[in-house]
Parts: sequence; structure tokens; C-alpha cells
Amino acid sequence: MSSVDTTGDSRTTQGDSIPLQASVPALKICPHNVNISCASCRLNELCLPIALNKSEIHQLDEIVERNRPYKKGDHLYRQSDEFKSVYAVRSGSFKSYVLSDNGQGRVTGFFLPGEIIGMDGIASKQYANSTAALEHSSICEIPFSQLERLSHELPNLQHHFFAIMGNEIAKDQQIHTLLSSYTAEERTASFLLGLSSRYSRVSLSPTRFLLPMTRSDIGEYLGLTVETVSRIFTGLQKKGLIEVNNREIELLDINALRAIVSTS
Amino acid sequence: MSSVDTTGDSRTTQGDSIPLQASVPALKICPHNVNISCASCRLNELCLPIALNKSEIHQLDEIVERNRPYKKGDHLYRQSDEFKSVYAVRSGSFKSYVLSDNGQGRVTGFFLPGEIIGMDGIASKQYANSTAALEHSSICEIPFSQLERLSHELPNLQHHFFAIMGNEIAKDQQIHTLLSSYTAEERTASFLLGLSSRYSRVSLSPTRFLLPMTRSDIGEYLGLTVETVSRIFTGLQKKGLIEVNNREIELLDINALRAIVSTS
DNA sequence: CCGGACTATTGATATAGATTAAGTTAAGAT
DNA sequence: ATCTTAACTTAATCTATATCAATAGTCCGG
Repeated sequence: MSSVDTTGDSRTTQGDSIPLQASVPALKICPHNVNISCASCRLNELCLPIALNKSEIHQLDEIVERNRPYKKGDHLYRQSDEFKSVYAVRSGSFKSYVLSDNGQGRVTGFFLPGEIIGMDGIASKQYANSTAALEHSSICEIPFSQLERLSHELPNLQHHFFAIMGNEIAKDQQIHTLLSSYTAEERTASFLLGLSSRYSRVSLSPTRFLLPMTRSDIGEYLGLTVETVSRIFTGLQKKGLIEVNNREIELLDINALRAIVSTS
Repeated sequence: MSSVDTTGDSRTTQGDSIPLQASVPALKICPHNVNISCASCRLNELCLPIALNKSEIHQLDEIVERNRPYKKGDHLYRQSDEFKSVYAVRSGSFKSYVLSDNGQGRVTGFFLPGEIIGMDGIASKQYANSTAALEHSSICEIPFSQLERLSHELPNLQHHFFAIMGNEIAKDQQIHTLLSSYTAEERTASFLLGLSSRYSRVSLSPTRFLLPMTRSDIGEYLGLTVETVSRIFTGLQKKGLIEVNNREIELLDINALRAIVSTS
């Protein structure tokens, strides 16, 4: 299997050279195709195989399970399910959330291609949140016991997985700071900039993208209400910093957005 | 060296059988003494050596550096210092914080005996925050490259360190939920309950303890102002749920505190 | 193509917690 | 000991964001 592009039908959403990532077909970078190996996956520079050599990647390949694609709303796992695997997003996007006692959900994270899901379950042996697809998406499942075994054999993999977890910890602590001291506008600007850099990591436009999540999801994630998120979006638009059209977003002035964030 | 109690002068702060942990001398459970091995440390059931056998603990011992005690305010490391080690708290307590552009600090974490500090630096190879002692404290420094090497040799240690990091991730996500949806009173109650269970983990009273941090530290950590923290404390006291006397705190009605938290 | 249900926007009002201000207590330093 | 500074408390006011409410737009199944 060589790294042939299997999408075929990616669609350019508007008269722009860089395609917006889109539901069902699109997303050239990481097709929903189930029969792709780590060696040929276009995400292998950012995902688990990073820093592994050919033969090591092959060994990793052996333990990765490539499930059928997930439809919007399908769950990877649910809160307190037994922890078995971590998951790498191949295409599409996911959200993690917990349900509070009064039934309200709070979103704890969003996951884009190349990112790892499920590490919150490692310690307690059960997942601390539920995770669902935000759109048609595909996943590589990596059974954790096998990942541990292989990490023991491949120091590079052990090193890299420590780094992935360390990165998650550092990222979570940034969000802690964000939530404990930023205003609604600062949080929203920071969120958009974060998405921007994550999309650019997977070679998508850092300035024009589709939000895979609802305003409500964003609000839950940022500790704001839907209405506030909506108001901030229109506010930023009036200031000419962004252009929003439902889920479609364009960052018109990244530096001004950065300036908002670094105010705090 | 056997596990003899080297403190000698631990002082019982009041006419109560369980001593409050206190600055300088006290804290029987984990003396400031520098010459104690992992094998004889009373924290070895909760700290890194957990799940290791005698000979494995001995190997861990070899790489652990037991620095001189830290005085209140001494720094373990500062933001953007090169990442070299993780640290296990032997006695006392520490806080991590980041400075925002306007000079204001935001506390990102508190660390009690048996807890591991510094994992935020693993991915980027530099620490994402500064960490300082809140009181006279002692530390075991574990050079990370050696920990990685040893983890490669000892699957138990690798497994356990994955678990420690996973635990940190799960904990950070709980705080995310706390900050994004809890009221000031809920946050404060949850914070006190958290301290309570962490103290009981190291065999200190879960209902009476000294707060090693200032109100301001607590406020920064919980995304509240000093004044609000102070008001909530007096409010909880008036309701008879706690008793506060400066840094000394007693939880009078744990269940009522739990009820406050689970309201959200 | 239509109907119902999510999803988003916008405005009016309420409120939790910030801010400002002032005073009190505690802890180090000389 | 006493002075000085930091830590804490309490009260009055203000404000950012939540809440409530109403409308419009969008998406999906039949």
C-alpha cells in the first residue's frame, strides 16, 4: 500500500484555493478510508508514529485497530466505561464531555485529526468523560495494554508517549489559566487562535475553517453561555477581526486577536 | 538506615490527638531529613515507588536526588527554565503559577506530600510555570532522562508513571469543569474537600488542617478574588459547615459540603 | 418539498462576583 | 519589643455575563 490519495471527491467550499474541511467526504489530508497504514497515513508526522523509524512504525501498525467510520453523534466511549484504548483522530472531529448531576453537559475538550483521545482513563481504568463524533469521522484505536507493551520495547515510543501526555497536561493547565482569569472575549479569541493553529498543523487553512461544534459546545467548553459566545462572535465581526457565517469562520486579523488574548 | 522517625520535635498544635501539619518542624509522616531512602520513606505507598518491588525500589533510589530543604518562597524552577526533572514532594507544600503579561500571577496548582511536580515541562522541554515552596519543605528530585531510562527497564515503573500522568490529566479536566460551571461557593467547597482527601491520603486529619496557601492563592487557583474567598469562608462558617481561624480550618459537616458541590 | 426540531441571534433584565475602599489582624524585621 | 508590611475581613457599589424571552435561520427525515 503506498500513500495514495483515496478521497477523490474533496470539495472546495468556495472560490478559495485552500479547502475548508467539511463533513462527510472532503478532508484530503486524512481520508476516512479504513485500510491505510501508519506508514502511509498523512498524519504520521504529528500522530503517534512521530520519531519512530520504518520498522518501529510497522510494529505500531500491528496493534492499531482501524474501526469503521463514526457518524455524527456516535460515541467512542461513555463516562465510566472500562478504559481499554486511547484513540487517534484520523479525520473529522470529536468532543469530550461530562454530565453534571442536573443533566447538563460540560464539554471538556475538542479533538482534531492527529490528536489523541482518552488519556484521562489511564489512571482510574475508566473513562472520566464521554466522547462523541461531531461529524462523520474516523479513528485509529490503540489498545492501551498493547501500547504499553510496545512502549517497553521501543524507547522512542515510550519517550513520545510521555511527551504526548505531558503536552496534554501543559494544555490543560493553559485552559485553567484561561478559565480562571480571562474575559469572555479573551477566551473566545484564544479559542479561535487555538483552532487556527491546530488546523494549520494538519495543513488546513489557519484563517478559514468550519467550526465542527455548536455555539453551545463552545460555550460549555469556555465556561460561557451560548448567547455570550454568539454576542462575542458578532462583536468581533463588527470590529472587523473575524467573519462568521454560521459554522464558517474566517480570521481577518490574527494579530488583533492575539492582542486581545495577551491583554490579560 | 531503617525507617526511624527522625523529626523528634513534632508539635501537636492544640489539644487534639491528630496533629495539624505545621511549618518548620512537625509533619511526622515525612520528615525534612535528607538521608532517607525510598524504601524507608513513609510516602512510598503513594509516591513513585508504589507497585515496585524491593530491588526495583533500590534502583529508583539510585536516581533520586534528595536536595536540601526549601524555605518558604524558594523556587524549584521558574517558567521557561529548561526541563530537567520531575519532583516528588517529601514534606511541606508547593504552588505552581504563571505570570500574565500584566504581572499578575495565576496559581495553576498546589502540591502536597507524595505528589509529583513538573510534568508540564515534559513535552516542550521547558517548564510552563514557576513552582515555589509555600512553607519549609523537602523534595525528591528525579532527573527525567534517568526516569525514562529506568522506566524502560522496569515495566512496573513505566506503567505507574503513565498512571501518574493520566491522573494529572483527569484531575486537570475536573478543574476545567469546576471553573467552567461551578459557583464561587461550589468551587470553594470542592477545593476544601479536595484538600481534605489529599491530607487523609498522607494520614493527616481529613477534617482539621492548616491551609499552606494564602486566600489570594486560593482565589487565583479557583478564578475568584481574595474577597470572595474570604466571604465564602465566613459564609460557610456561619452555616456551621466549617470553622476557620486564619490558616487553620476544620470541616464540621463534610456531607453538607459534598451536597454543595453536587448541586452543580 | 415540507414540518419539526435543533441552532443561532438579538434584546431586556437580573445577579454573582469584581472592584473599590477601609479597617483589622498577624507575622517578620530591626 | 515595636515597627512595617503582608494577609485577611467586611461593606458599598458596579459591571460582565447569565438569564429570560422572542425571533429567525438551518438541517434533517419523510
